[in-house]
Amino acid sequence: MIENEALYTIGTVERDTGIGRDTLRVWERRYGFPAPVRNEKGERIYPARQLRHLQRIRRLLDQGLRPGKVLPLGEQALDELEASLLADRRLEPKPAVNALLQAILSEDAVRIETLLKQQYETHGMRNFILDTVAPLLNAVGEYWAGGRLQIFQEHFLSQQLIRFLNTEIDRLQKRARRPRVLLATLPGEAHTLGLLMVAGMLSAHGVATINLGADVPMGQIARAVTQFRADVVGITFSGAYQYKNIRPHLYELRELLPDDVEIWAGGEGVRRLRKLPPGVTKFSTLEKLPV
Amino acid sequence: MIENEALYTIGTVERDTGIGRDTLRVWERRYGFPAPVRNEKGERIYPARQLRHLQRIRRLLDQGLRPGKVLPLGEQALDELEASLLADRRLEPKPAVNALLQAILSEDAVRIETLLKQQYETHGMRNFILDTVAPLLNAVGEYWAGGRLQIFQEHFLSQQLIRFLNTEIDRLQKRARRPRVLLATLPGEAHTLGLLMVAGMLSAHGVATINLGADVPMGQIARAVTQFRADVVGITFSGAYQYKNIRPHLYELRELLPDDVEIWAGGEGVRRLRKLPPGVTKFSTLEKLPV
DNA sequence: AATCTGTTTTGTCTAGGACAAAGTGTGTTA
DNA sequence: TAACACACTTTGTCCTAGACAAAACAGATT
Repeated sequence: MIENEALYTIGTVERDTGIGRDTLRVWERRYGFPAPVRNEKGERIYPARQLRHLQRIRRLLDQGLRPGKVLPLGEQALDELEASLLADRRLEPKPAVNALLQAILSEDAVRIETLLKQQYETHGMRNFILDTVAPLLNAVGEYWAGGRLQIFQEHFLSQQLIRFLNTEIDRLQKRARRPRVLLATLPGEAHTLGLLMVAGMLSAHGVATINLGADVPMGQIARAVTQFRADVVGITFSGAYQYKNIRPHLYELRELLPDDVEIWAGGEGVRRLRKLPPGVTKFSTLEKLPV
Repeated sequence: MIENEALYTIGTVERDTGIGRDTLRVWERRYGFPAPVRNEKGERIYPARQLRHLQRIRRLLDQGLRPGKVLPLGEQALDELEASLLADRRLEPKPAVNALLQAILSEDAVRIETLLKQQYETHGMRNFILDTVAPLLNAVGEYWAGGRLQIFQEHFLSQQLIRFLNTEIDRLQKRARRPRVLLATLPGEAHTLGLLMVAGMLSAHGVATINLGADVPMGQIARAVTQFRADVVGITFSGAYQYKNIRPHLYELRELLPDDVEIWAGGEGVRRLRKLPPGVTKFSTLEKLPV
């Protein structure tokens, strides 16, 4: 039987795992993993198996584990670790969320749409986001971490949600007023869903939002604030955001903005964060949105 | 007077310009630009001025110019070069596009919304995208390259368009049929707007689309194709996509997919591309979408 | 105008070392 | 018990200068 497994260069692995080249090399030196083979040119070539292993590791690091603990582990040990982590916070999600999960697993676009609409219409935007969307995304995250869900399924759900939320926000924004909140994520943070959820919550409260989307350089945020005369800047950090950068970035942004403009920082990424720059409010749970 | 200009590390510059670290260093060695200062630790520190210059250069490279020609140029020479390039294809955009440009420049969200709706309702989705959205995005790109538009204004427009298109696609998709087209961009390509435009066009023709959004690893695209039983995979490459990667990536994808699944490649990035892998169709202009 | 050739340009990858910032752990004080 | 200060460990990012294959170009030929 011919071993026809796909092979990847370090650049490809960086792209597909989100782990930097330098980091990949230094891990190899320190922990002995990854252990790529070499091509004729002497370059690292990663077999698909190691790429998948790295993706699992990435997931665990995003959950707060440290490289030193995780990298020396083999596949079996990783299985056990994942299992023990899952066991910790296993609580059955609500029926509505479960139904949606099933619809995602069977890639049933129509059913997802129907269920979302149903939840939205019976509970209103605020509770729809708090009780359905947020728990659903958590559940999806856990399923993904446990390898029970493919990345494309997550992407698919994201797009469905983006479409749905945008459609409804569009409607709500028509009668929105002050304060005016400018929403964005910083460079390196591509997750727009958190932003949309915040936009939805605020819209439900009649607050006007201006969404700049993902990956906005700080200087541009500062300019936008003065141009739009925004009262608040809302920034979200997903769990995937390099944790170590969050605090310094918030400081940097705080310095760039006028003192009378508030900063609200939210998302999974800021959950662990203790000390914040003065003038920065954190909302780790959506419920605590300081409207 | 204290020089209080913003300073950037090589990692930040990489993120904000899309030019790799190694490339930045090798340019410095070969062309003498960029010429960052060093901090106490000996690390490269790029002043804001050079970052802006790099962004302009990036923009020119995306238009097909070569590094060797562009990098030795100073700011003035770059001005002239940009002017001469603009002169070539300067044709006054249509009034509707101009009106939208003005609305963007004055950050008037309500007016943008009104104008979009108006164009959409009088011309239908197909012509709306071809005659309004696409030219508008081109014009915005040129304005940005000429420094007459801020990045945040571009972001702002993108979000408005995303919201608008999603809302309308939502409506059209309800009576969509086969063929079923799976839409995505590859890792490293964050621009979802091209994808949405294609989705809009296809929806107008009654074609069912499944949008996976940006940054989807190829293996996941392959899985999604079988799960969704898609007939076609549509991939878009923006001008920002590393040009040299497009062809090999298309080959890679072609190998991963079943032979009876077509690949449609589109977006600014594929415009320059001549030879394509067999079984890959290119649509450089949206009009030529092979429905 | 398309295809084939040789030449130049260009981006990515290599090595092992260095260091500051974030995270962890321990002891002390309110 | 909780908050704080300190020393210790872990970790990611950056450095150097050289190498090389693939892409892009220029020129000749069909």
